[in-house]
Amino acid sequence: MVRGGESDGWSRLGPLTLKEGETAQSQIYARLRDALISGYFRPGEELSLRRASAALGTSVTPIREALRQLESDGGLEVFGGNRVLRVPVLSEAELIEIREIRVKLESFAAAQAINGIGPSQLRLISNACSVMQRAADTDDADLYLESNWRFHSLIYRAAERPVLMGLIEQMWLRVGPLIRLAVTAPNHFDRSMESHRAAERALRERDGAALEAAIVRDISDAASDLGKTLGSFVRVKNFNRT
Amino acid sequence: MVRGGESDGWSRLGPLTLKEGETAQSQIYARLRDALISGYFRPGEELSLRRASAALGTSVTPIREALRQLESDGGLEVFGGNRVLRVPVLSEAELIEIREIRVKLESFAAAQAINGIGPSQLRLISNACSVMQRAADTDDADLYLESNWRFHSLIYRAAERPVLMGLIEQMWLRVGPLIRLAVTAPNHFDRSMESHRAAERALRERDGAALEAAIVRDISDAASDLGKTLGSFVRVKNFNRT
DNA sequence: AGAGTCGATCTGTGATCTCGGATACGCTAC
DNA sequence: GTAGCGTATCCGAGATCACAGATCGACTCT
Repeated sequence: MVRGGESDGWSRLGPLTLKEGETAQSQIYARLRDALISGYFRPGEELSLRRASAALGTSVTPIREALRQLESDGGLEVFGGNRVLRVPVLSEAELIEIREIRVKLESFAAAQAINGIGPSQLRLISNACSVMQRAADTDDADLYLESNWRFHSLIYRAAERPVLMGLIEQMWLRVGPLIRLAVTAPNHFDRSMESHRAAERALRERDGAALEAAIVRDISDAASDLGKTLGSFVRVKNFNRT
Repeated sequence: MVRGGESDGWSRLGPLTLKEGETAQSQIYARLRDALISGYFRPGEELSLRRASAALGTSVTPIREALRQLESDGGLEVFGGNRVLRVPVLSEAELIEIREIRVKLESFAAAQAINGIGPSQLRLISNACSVMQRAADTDDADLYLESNWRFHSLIYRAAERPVLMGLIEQMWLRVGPLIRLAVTAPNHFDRSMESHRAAERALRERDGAALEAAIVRDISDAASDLGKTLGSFVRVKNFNRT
């Protein structure tokens, strides 16, 4: 059941086919994490255990654990007196803070990635960039957001810092639901793709300073575009129930 | 049942008296988190659900959720084919990485704390420092580790960056079980307390650069002392079952 | 005496059920 | 028409149970 006729985050997710050898909980967790990073769920959207269990075809037990993990990661928050879990609605102060942290963590990861990158990784990154360009040309927001995350994560993964990578993922988990709002800003795709191409070029030329600059610019531009669209979004919704 | 007659992490924890109005899960989570940060559990120590439920007097359900959250934070890891949860045994590469990240996050938090600190916070911090000094004088490792965390967290909390604070706590959660090993290094207390007093003085004089330097030195010294004692610890145990 | 095997006992996993509370909806009274 | 109340429904929290797999130990056979 979709509230108010709006699109439901679950609708973008296909039914979960459980692979054996992995726990249901870990698969649900991974699936929802990616979905949150890719902005499948709107800020303030509530995730009910029973609804989720119906959508995914499992009992509530593994879902509770997965959602609890996401809460621990900052990807969900307990909301009303009902203790329902919802996608966090970030304050402006939190947004600024996350931007600060992202700049620090991701520029560092990018600087390290310059050293550890090989031809095969570079090819994957170029592919992701091409897909993202195509998504931008066809205004395919879903594809754009997915390939955007793939593009960035491939770069950071090359830094070979698993703990750092985890922290960066946490920050994306928090801003993911908002990035979908940012891409509706005018000319967002164009400016963003400029930074991405600059990053790709810097990576190819092993220019650490240029890569860091491109990443920082991408983060700042996205934050700025987000600021433009966020005001109107918050004004429409009413989130201060708690 | 304690394996091999060694001290059990649960033994340092009193029985949990559940306060109503809060969920059992969140209280267990908070309790275990503090315990891990304070080094109550040894690296490699296994936390069984049923054992924990017996120790805390609840069913396994809230415990599973709490432990799963701690796993998500990096404070626990799934271990054997049995999927038992244990305190992580960090590799040397992970230790170096965490030290890098801690320097970045905590020096930044310290720099921000300089601005936001007031007289009442300063008094609390001085108190924590005194308690830590007394613990060092009496060789009380438990008290030392607890007040060490209180001292640092009070400083970082003054930065008023809740997200950053969460990331710092995660890093402490990972190194907590190891710090107890570091304090057994010769002269660790003396060197560490020197940094702490320097940090307190810098805070009082609002000297941001000195505070950052003191924090960085504290982290580096602890890492160095840890390196001295870690080798022998790993050699005794055998952790590579998986 | 040593190696292999069988069984008891541990482990986490997931489903189901009950409980208390919050929410939402419809009815009634004004 | 609207405000207020009561009930039906939905919510998460936690306990319990059944199950499958891993581990450990004792016992047996060679």
